[in-house]
Amino acid sequence: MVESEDITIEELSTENTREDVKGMVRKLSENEWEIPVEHIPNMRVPGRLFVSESLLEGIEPGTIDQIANVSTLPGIQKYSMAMPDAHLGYGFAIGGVAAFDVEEGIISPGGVGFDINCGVRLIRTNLQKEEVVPNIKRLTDELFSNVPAGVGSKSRLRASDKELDSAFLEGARWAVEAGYGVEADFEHCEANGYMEGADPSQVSTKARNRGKPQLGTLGSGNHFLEVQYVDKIYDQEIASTFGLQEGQVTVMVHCGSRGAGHQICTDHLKELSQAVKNYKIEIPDKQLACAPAQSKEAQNYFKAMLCAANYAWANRQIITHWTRESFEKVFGRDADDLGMDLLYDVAHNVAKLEKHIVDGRKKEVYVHRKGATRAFPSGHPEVPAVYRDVGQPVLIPGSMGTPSFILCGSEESMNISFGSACHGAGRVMSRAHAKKEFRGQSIKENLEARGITVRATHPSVIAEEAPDVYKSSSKVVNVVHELGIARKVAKVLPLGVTKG
DNA sequence: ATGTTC
Repeated sequence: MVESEDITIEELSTENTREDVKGMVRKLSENEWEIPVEHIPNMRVPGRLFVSESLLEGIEPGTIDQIANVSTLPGIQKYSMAMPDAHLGYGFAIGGVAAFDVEEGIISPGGVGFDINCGVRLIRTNLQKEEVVPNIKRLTDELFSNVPAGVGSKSRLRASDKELDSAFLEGARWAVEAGYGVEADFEHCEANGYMEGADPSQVSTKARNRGKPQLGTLGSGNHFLEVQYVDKIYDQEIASTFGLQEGQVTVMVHCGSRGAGHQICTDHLKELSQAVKNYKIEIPDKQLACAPAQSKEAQNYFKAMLCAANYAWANRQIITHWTRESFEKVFGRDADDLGMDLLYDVAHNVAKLEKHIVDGRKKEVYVHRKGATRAFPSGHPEVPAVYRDVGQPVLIPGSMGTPSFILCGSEESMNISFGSACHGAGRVMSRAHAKKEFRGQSIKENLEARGITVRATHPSVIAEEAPDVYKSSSKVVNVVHELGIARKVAKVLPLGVTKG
């Protein structure tokens, strides 16, 4: 068992050996591994890891322990899961999915993560690669100057308290009404770009003060704004429904709720660390702080989490608007003429109340997805009408200089993963290690030699995000494709990327 | 991920 309090993630990951991990799991199929209930005391259900044998070798033993730890929480359904990109996180593994009964279960901030509603959106264009390549440096510069990036970066938008409340309550819908986009944008977001039930009175002044100047900023770390082109189509029919074809230029935005979400998570973790004692819930790791789903403490967290989720959707919407303006300036045509429609926007760090079939019966569960993307199949009422015949788009970002993937939610997701798929390529090297190993300037030169323009706030950002510090996104995506959770539709490659 | 250790 891992008691991860006071232990840094890097310390845990140094214990990694492949033999340790193989001894902890039992093979169920090519891509499914069980962590038996004997792994640690008090597991209520087994753990299940969706991973290929080759990716299993890169999973830290601590990640297996974290999956097992989650299975001890009250009301957990079926099994505690992790996707092929799983790695160590705060309490719950990143790549983790867990569903808890609406009455008997719990809600836990650790199951959502600090960057609440970190997510990805993809904007189509009708430009071809050949039209963009000659302009890529100017375009990337324009995007870098129009969309503030970096730790603590401040937005060009000076949000008032009233506007912040609107972002908390109405997410992307508010941003569109405020002039940052068109109606079709929020209609092409998961949950229409905002979830009901947010309550700004559950957001501290500190979280508000951090969030206000950052509404409309990219942030840092693995977040990015990237100009790409479609390199390969795997499924012609679904690609056509998604409006994608080979050679077409797309734009991907990967970011979240910035300091607001981080502070909301921090604030409510404090409350829930007390609550877990008051309700006498036994947890194997203090980072699994939680409360009964219907308790005041859990619901207060959930209402604040919804504010951060909506803020993140508003944030990505505002960035989309400035992205369109940047293209308009460089190409001298308006965004509508450039065909800059939003394909879709997905959340990969959020908890949601959903209906799922468990043991043959439909029931309501709080599905926690932390570094996992919803992947609802065709016919699901929550999939936008334009995609309902094929399934929802599942957007999987790569790391800097590596491919990203567009998939389509598929039937097996509802049978085996509570409607979830992976979210990207997990790190294999710490930021500190990466900074020692790589020099930003030479990574940048290598990328430019491959035709990829990079603009970052500092060379160290490029070193920390070097392509080699991440797992292969292709291998991760192949696992969910083979399992039938989400089907591969297209691969996109980077042309220009901005990073904080 | 994060005013990268309130």
